Amino acid sequence: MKQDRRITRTRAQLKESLWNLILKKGYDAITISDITDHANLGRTTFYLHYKDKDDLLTKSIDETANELVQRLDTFQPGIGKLKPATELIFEHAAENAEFYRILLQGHGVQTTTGRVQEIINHHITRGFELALAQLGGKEILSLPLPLLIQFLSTSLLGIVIWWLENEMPFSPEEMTKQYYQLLMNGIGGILRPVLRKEADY
Amino acid sequence: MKQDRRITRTRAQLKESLWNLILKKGYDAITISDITDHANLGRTTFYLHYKDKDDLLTKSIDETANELVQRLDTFQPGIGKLKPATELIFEHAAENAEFYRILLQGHGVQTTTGRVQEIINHHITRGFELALAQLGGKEILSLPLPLLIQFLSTSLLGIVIWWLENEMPFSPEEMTKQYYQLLMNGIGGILRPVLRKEADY
DNA sequence: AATAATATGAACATTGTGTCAGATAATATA
DNA sequence: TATATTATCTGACACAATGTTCATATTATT
Repeated sequence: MKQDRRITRTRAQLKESLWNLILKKGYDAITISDITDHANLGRTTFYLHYKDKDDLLTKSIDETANELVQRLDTFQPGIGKLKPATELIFEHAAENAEFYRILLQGHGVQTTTGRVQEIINHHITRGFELALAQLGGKEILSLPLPLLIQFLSTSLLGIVIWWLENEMPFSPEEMTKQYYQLLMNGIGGILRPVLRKEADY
Repeated sequence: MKQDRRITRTRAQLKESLWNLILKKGYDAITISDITDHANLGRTTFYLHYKDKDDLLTKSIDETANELVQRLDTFQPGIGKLKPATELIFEHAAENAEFYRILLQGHGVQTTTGRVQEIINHHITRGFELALAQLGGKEILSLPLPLLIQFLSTSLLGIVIWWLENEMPFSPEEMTKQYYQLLMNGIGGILRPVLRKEADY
């Protein structure tokens, strides 16, 4: 007793319409009618499959997300696998670029992280550009400046979020010190003893 | 000719009510009536000041965000100021912890970044825990493991987003290499020549 | 105290939501 | 192929929230 074809077809159409419409109008502006119209289905049909718009979204996300999980699980876990796993994530992002673009940037007035990040980005960028100008150009950098800035600001913001979510277990000075340590010297110093022991590296 | 007191009072109350309600029900579930009821104001009054809910939110955000900008601007820009600026951000986050908590985590079904990040976090954590167990415990780490993981995953995700937003200028292998380089050795190697030149470091 | 600005409450049209019943169409299975 | 099952469609419904308007009341400002 297999699943009725109509079901799979309908759900695929709904999902597809959602993606399309997100690109066109943005998630928040989409109504159920928009989705069913675009999919050429009755509005009530939607409710036969999903509770509401969010339900459709999260289920669609999880489909793609599970793909990533499965691929990551093909590795035996281990620190030595950090690098291949990283590459796998970039590959998955490339294959599902549209999906990632839509979703990683968030929807709605999720401008918030964005706003704070912009501020930090802008500030750091200015500092770097001034310093580099004095040194005679950006050529001394081995990688694009924006990439470096992004690395700085997202990791900083990530640490700040962690810190807030965990009831701020350290003082701002201590946090700054730890972050700065990670940033300037990397995690090589921390990881090396671990890596030496791992056979499969 | 200064601003009527009622205006400032009303706006402050609306903003205050919004924060409170976000904590209680989450942004998406809030209605205009919720806000005005909580603030003891007529519903029509809301529209005298703001276009809609998003308008109130973004304006409220910008108020706090501008504070941060102003403080950052008290520094002369420069790479040497990276560390004090970082500390300033942590301090600002501590002072406005509620604001940051609410907003940095986003609202609504912004689960998306969260979902992908969870996956990555989980995978990395498992790898580390296995490796550390073999080495006889987490004591060899000079900082909390979750903090380290957060640094890894947010910077990775940040780089992925940058990459996607910039039309994927490099191959996944190249990206992995650059990211890995940053991660393992930090930016000290890149920055040191710059820092040596800076007088005020 | 007079005046100008702001807040209020009631009413209204509009849009979207979620549900339901009955009719129709597509599909699975024997 | 015939039949039972299951999905979809249509139209209607009650409900909740939005955003505007207008006449009236309240409150700052000078």
